[in-house]
Amino acid sequence: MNTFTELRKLSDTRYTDLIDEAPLETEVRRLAEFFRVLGDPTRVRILSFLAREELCVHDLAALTEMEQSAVSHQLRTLRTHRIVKVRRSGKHALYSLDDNHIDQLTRIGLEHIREIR
Amino acid sequence: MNTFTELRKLSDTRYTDLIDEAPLETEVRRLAEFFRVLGDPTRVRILSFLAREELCVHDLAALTEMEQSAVSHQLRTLRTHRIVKVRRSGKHALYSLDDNHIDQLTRIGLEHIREIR
DNA sequence: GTAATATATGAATAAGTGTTCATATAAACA
DNA sequence: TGTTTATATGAACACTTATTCATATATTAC
Repeated sequence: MNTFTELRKLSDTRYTDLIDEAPLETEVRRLAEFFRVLGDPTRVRILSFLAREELCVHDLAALTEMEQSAVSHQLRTLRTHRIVKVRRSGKHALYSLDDNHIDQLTRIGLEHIREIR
Repeated sequence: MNTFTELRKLSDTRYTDLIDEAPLETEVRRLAEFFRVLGDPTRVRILSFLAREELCVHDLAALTEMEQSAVSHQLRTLRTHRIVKVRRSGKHALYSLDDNHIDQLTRIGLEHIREIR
């Protein structure tokens, strides 16, 4: 680990400014965790279907061609991070996007990956 | 694995519509990979500093309190995904954000995590 | 040339994660 | 009641990944 006494390149005031302006460590961790949840192909596929319409676990398993258990595990992760929400209807658990940010993020993300290649 | 012959819940036409409208598998993978790269606390911290100004590896190591080697490894990952760019100036490698999308994504991501708790 | 500084990188390792399997819970229906 | 269908979940395993250590490359200064 470095110590802040070795800081030489920038002026001391610039360093302290950058450190003061830096986001809180808890926010950094939560933001990274949020992006990490979006950073899995299975979850992206699930979200792309849910962006179209509310779907139950069985339908999502069929559409993504994954086992029910795997889809359920991933839905829990998405639920925990308030990316999808669920409502019960009889035997079914109907999932949908919980957050309007997800669409925006997906669109901007797609712009990026389309630009770089 | 499920097969599409078991699909029962939705009408057949709705299923095929959803599948037809689904993003290509290559795009899903690349989008997930992109978000995964953003999904690490060290990389988020690096990006938050680079959002303020161009910085060399040594400064980033000092500011993030990480070893030079660790920062360099992470910068390579960010470079590979065209999230940061680098220019050489003497002995120094000066890094900056390569993409204006990153700021947007960070802002929307922060909105999300601030809303949910 | 040598020394010092800045950055990059391969290998090893420890920690994290997605999927599968088996099983549990819950609701609907006979 | 028992049976079927839908979903959830703990444990195990295979795979991935972030960091460290050692070292290599590169530029500047002497």
